[in-house]
Amino acid sequence: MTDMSVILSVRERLLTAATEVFAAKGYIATRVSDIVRQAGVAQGTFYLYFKSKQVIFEQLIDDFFAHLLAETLGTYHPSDIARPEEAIAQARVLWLTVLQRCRQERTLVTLALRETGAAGPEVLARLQANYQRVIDGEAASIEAAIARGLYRPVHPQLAAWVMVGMLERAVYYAVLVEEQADLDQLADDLVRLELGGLLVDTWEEVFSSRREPR
Amino acid sequence: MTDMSVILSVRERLLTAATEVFAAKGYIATRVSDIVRQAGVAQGTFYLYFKSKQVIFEQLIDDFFAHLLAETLGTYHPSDIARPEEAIAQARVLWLTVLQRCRQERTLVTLALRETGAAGPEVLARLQANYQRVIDGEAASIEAAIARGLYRPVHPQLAAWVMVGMLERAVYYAVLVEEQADLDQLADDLVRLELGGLLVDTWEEVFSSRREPR
Amino acid sequence: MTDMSVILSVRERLLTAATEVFAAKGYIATRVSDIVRQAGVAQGTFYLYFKSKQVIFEQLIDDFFAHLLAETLGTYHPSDIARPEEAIAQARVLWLTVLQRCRQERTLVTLALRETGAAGPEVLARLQANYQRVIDGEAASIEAAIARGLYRPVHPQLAAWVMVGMLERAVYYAVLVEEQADLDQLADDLVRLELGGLLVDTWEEVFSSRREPR
Amino acid sequence: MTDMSVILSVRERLLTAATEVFAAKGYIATRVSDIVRQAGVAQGTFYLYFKSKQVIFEQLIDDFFAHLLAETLGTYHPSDIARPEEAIAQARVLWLTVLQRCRQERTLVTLALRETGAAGPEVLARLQANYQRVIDGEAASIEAAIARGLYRPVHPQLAAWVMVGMLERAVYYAVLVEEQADLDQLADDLVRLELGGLLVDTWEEVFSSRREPR
DNA sequence: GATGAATGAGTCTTCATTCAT
DNA sequence: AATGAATGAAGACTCATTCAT
Repeated sequence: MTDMSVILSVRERLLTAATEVFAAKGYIATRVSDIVRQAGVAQGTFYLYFKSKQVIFEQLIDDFFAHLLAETLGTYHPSDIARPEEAIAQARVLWLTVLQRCRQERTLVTLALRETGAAGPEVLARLQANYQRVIDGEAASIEAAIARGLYRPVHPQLAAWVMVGMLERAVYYAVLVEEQADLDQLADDLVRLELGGLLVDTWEEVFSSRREPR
Repeated sequence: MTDMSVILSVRERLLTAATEVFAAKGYIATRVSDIVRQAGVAQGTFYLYFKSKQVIFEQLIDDFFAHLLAETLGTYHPSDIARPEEAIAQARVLWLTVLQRCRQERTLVTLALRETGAAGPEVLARLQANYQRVIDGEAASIEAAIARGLYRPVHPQLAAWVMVGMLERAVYYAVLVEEQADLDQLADDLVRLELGGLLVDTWEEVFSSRREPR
Repeated sequence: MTDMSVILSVRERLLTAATEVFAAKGYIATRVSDIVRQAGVAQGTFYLYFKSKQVIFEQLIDDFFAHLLAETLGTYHPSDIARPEEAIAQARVLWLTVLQRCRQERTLVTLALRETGAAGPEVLARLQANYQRVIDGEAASIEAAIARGLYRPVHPQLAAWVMVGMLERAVYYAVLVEEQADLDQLADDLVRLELGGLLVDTWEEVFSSRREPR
Repeated sequence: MTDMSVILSVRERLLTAATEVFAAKGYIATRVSDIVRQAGVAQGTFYLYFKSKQVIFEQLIDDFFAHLLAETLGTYHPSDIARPEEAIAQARVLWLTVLQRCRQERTLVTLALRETGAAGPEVLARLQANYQRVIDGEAASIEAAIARGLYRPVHPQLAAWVMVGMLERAVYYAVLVEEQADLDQLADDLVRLELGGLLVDTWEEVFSSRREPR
């Protein structure tokens, strides 16, 4: 098993370089010449692999979302869930997975959360499409859970949007604000807030029971 | 009631024009010449009132936040709240106020939510500072409510960040996605999600009792 | 006898202010707004007195030259001079007068020697015309002195140009390089160089006899 | 003798074009677009070779001075000179070399003598530094000659400045005023004025003996 | 595939000057 | 005479993209 990590293709070198430079300088301030210098290739080589600066940025964002979704929603089967305890356990896994993954991909998170607007309306629309897909799926899940009497009777689309908002800022907090915070504890609280809201209620003891099996 | 629209100062004309053009074309694609044409003044006049394109953008964002905060947090007295029913009523008022205000300022909301990243790192940092102030206040309120046994024992900073995320996406949904949705119903659901979470629990009847007095 | 110096006309205030700002910042970097701020008048007032920034600059240069010439060439009667000793005495007076005057008008000298090219071709041509007049007069004097056997048989025009070059750099040295140098001594040496050149010769004792009468 | 003009590098084409345009229109009126049009390259190409309009101007001036100094002072060994006759011969060579060179580089002379002030204070300071180096060297030579009893006891720094002034205006006259004047005769007269001054003296016959050997 | 020199469209900003008050 | 807000022409410079080698 040889060390393949050093035999990165030019394309991969460019993607890695672009991630670093975009995260460090921001989309607008990043010049293609910065990326190729970082990647150690010539200016023209960039255009053998990517049609434009915008395209490589979209690629990074798309890859990030694809990987993240594969790891999370791909493992999530909401229709299996019948009891609140199962929903809580499932949510805990999801939150933890997302937070861990995002901690690992710090620079990409920076791009996805901070620089998206900078890349122009097309990128924004593309991201919006990604979001919409997630939201539609989430809304369907919520709708089903409401039908089963598991979730409150809230507007599913609105709830899905709001959950995405929670997600964005939770990741922002965990990755960019408190980089050292314990993810287990954050996931615990996020489950509480997502499923139980702020007010103390009958679920608190169920939320709190999490750590006992450990 | 005289027509005050004709006695707008040049500065106000520029701010209005900038809001419109930024929202329509995006920050990057907006040229100063677009703004002055829209405002009906000469190119150089712009620079009598604003040092640069970035500065007028910052001004718009700052003003929007200042007005919004004055209308919401300025009327919000969390320490007065002792019983859950009061918290629910208070939250309903806040959500409704925010949603209504943002519906009125559709273009500014567009800027604040979509274009901020485009204006460069300085603007982002400025916005971040605004957010941080809101979040610190919110975190303090949450902490106090937890101490009074009203809120669950969650990490206050995290909860504050998550609430801001909910807010952002709720506004996005109400203003840019479903422009016609009934704000009363949205506010109802947002109160549920914020204070009661997704899972059905003992509060549902309290949330649902809202419309009866009407 | 009241203090009339404080009752300067607006025009004089503008000229004084312009001299100061031009000398401090250079012609190009000086904005009309700098001049009017320094003078304490409004922007538009400037154009009541001077057609343009270039015109006030030309005025300053013209005034300076006019004053300088009136004090020097106006007192100079080369045709009266028959003997070398007279020429030496006369030259000494001229040099001393010029140096003293220029020391007093330091800022104007700065403009005349350093900023002239900056004001564009028209100003340069104007200055050139001033110079040409001086040079023509000087050349005529030199020609006469040659005819009388007083001066060497050199090309009068060339000699006149060269004398102007000496003058420029002598003033530069006395005013801008060695601001504290003794003008009497400088004038002594300038007479030597002008009339006797660098090489030691029969005139040295005549030059050196200057200080004896003191 | 092949046509080397077609293998000029882009950089050389830009320098040549800049010289021509600066001399024709003046520094201020010259636009970068004029230079690139003259050079036959694109606008952006200019900035591959020169950081700004000012930088290419400085380069021209610096090159001109460097070449001129290499041809003149580089061949000048004042310490070898013991007798006045040698000084006269040496000075004649120097003057002639300078005048000839400047006649060849007419456009550059125009820049150096007329446009320097126009390029702003930085360029002026740069030129001043060049001058200072020349003047320091010249002053040292003069001082040595005075010590050897060859030159009059004048202030060496002042004499050096004055010689530079003579030089400037002599070149101006020879190149820009009387373009057809015979340089040999001008050099003769300049030697007279530099070393013997205006007054007739014991050296006249030595100066006049120059043409005999011809 | 790789290079990197060359391209040139695009736009912000300055500041001398005007003119209604 | 004095004001100063408004004007608008002018041009340096950047950088994504191309293409001959």
